[in-house]
Amino acid sequence: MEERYNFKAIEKKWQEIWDDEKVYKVEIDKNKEKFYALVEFPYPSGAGLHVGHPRSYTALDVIARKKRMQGFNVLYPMGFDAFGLPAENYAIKTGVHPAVSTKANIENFTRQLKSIGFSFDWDRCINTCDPEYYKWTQWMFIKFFEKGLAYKDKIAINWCPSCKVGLANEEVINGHCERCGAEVVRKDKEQWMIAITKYADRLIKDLDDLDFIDRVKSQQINWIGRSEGAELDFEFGDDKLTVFTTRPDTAFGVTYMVLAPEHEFVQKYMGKFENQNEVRAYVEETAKKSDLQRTMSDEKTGVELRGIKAKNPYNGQMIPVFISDYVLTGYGTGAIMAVPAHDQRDYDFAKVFNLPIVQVLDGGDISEKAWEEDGKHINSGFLDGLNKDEAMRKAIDYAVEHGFGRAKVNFKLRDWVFSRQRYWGEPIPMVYCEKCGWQPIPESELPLTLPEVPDYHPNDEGESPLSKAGDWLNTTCPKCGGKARRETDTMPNWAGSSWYFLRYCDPHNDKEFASKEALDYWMNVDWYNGGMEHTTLHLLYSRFWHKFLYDCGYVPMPEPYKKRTSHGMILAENGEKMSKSRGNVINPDDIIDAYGADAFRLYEMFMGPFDQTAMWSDESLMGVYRFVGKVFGLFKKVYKNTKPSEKDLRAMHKCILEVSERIEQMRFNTAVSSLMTYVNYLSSLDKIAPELYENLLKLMSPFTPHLAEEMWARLGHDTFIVAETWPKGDAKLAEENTVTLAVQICGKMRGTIELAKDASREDAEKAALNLENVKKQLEGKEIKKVIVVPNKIVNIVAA
RNA sequence: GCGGGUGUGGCGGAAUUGGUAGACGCGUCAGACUUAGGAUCUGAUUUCGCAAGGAGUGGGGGUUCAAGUCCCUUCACCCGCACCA
Repeated sequence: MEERYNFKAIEKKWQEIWDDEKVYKVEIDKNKEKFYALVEFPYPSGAGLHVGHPRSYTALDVIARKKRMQGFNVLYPMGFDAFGLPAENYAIKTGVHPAVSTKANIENFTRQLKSIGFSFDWDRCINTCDPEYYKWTQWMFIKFFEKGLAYKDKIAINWCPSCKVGLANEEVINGHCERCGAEVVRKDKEQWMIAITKYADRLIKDLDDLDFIDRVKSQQINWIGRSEGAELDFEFGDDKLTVFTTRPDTAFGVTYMVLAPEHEFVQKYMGKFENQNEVRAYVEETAKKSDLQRTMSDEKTGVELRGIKAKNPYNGQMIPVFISDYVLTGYGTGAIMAVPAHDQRDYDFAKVFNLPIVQVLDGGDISEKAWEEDGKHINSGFLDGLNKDEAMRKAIDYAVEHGFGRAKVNFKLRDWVFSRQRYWGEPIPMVYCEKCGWQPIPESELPLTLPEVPDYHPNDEGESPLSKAGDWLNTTCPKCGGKARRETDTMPNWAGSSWYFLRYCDPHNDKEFASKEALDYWMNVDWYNGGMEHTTLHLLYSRFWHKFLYDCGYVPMPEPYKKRTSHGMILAENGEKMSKSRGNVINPDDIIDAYGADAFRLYEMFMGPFDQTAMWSDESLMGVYRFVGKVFGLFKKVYKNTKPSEKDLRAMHKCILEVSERIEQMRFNTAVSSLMTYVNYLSSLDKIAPELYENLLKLMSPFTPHLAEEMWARLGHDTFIVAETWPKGDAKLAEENTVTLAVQICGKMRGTIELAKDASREDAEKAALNLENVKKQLEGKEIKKVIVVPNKIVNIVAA
């Protein structure tokens, strides 16, 4: 009876040995070059690991293992982003404390991750809800406060009436709450804000030097939304009404102005409006609308502010002023100058209200629609005859000279709403004193741990469950010693993950978040792989957070990640998203149980291009499962005294070169196919030289570490294959000495010829013309030209 | 509307600088071993055609001796943002 590969016993055996011997533990070693590979740490949900997680984890595990074999000192850590809503919702439903359920979930995740055989250094495992960890998250918040970047502000926030929680813009999807799907409304609330907008420019500029995939860069740039233009002051009552425009060159075409209904001048001048009631009604109406309703309607609405006009500083014209909800309060100055001839939105509005449309750039047909392209200026006084770019410069110069304007850059990015009315998050380490205002608690009192509360519901005012924490709330002011009250909001989910990669460098340090030595050695992260969904959330926040720490002198470089790549999603077999409600979730435990961790890892890498969406297929999984068995089966053909032939070496070196290169480029699916091709070749041999099989095992060890380790041991080695040296491919030995050239007539394939490598053009031509089929095809034709590309092709042009 | 991406067999997908389209895997078909196992091995498998030969990488056009690859144009789908002045 032939032995079958017993993956269950073998995988378990090696996992235990690796664990016991701490094979993947790393320490600072200044004699070795370091390599820091990072994957996004999971939220430990009750559902356990999803098959999507291991796609990213395996990919970087492959890279980390290869780098390790290439002599790098590799840091490949894992941890848990453990604060979050599901644990809290679970607590509300069952009364189980979030700390308890979270701990159980982390244990389950750890078991699952270990069962896949990742080469994480488990001694560095971190957990964001551990007070020893969030102590430093709180410490960093205080630094933000001390530098004036954390501030409390009453703003209209995105409020989810179902979760009773304020959301960041990033958490609102099409006007709905990202978590529960309820429609988000606007609500004025005092919130802690962090001034990420102060870093907007640097967050764009510094992307230049980073090796991030393009879609990440462009998505971040798009999200930050930088636009250059000018601020212009229009006379309005006793005030200056300032607008932001990217087209100051069109100022002579301004025929009206529009304020956001929330603009301060609306209330300030209310008494002067002839149609106060109408104005008031419109303001109230828009306040009631959700963002979604506001953006959904295509029709422009608005009300003229009768009784008051604005003066265009360029031509002195008096123009009407409107309020309309198509002007947003949060962007620019909340007011615009309207140029209906050259802006489609203004054009639509002007049509509804019968406002004049004055063309100031030549081109298009403005009886149809606005002309938004370039052209020569007309009707524009001193700008006449100029094109857009020149006119823009001149218009700004003119405004500066006459003191009514200035060049200005604006961003779509808003400051980060940092308060959550939730229990299961980091307490914000601030107290409020009637006399001294908001004060941070002293560093010596960190961590400020979460108190026990009677229940986890927010109250109807939308206040955090911490508002029910009794005595915990009352404290003294660190400044004056008087009575003070603690902040009851907690930090958002994104706080702990904004700096976790720093903690991995020195996870047990209780004096600092990480020592300078550790940061100097391990940072930057050399390669960070994660999901596209975090591009404008975690990835942007953590870049900002890191830049702030850099400015304070706490980290040695301005950017945290050198390289960022992203994996595609894994969908169910039918192309749908995997979800509990659809019942199509694949549980990694089941796969590992049935096919083993190695087959699972290999399949995750083989299923398709790494950066693209892939569909799960049990049938395809069978293919790699068979492959694992095949590699195991080859072992019995390995004979100690066999010498490899030239052809054998050619196949081996070709495989080494391909696999090495393809791993580096994250073309894992083709790296695996190279291994398969090589294994097919080895299968065709009667006897396999040890060298051939050993190198196969080394090349496979990043993908299937258990199998590789087992067979390595069976070959008689007493070392770990994961600590062996990565094989070097020799391009010369991989080369064929004969090549097959295609022979074409007028670009159509008519046959092939076998020639020595680098055979001369003449020989190639002669051999091609000698082919029977070629002779036949050329009958009665005249050869016009013969094109020979050495080692590739012979093309005969004939008529 | 703006930004990014993808279109290749029955399916997942391969194809340096333009140079034999369909590697590798799945599935299917045939055979072998055996006999009942979703096992293993061998062979075939883009399509039309008995063959010679033709067609073929979403559609249309172009450049070239030669185009999946370069250029123009068009369609479909996916992701992100979205009244951002």
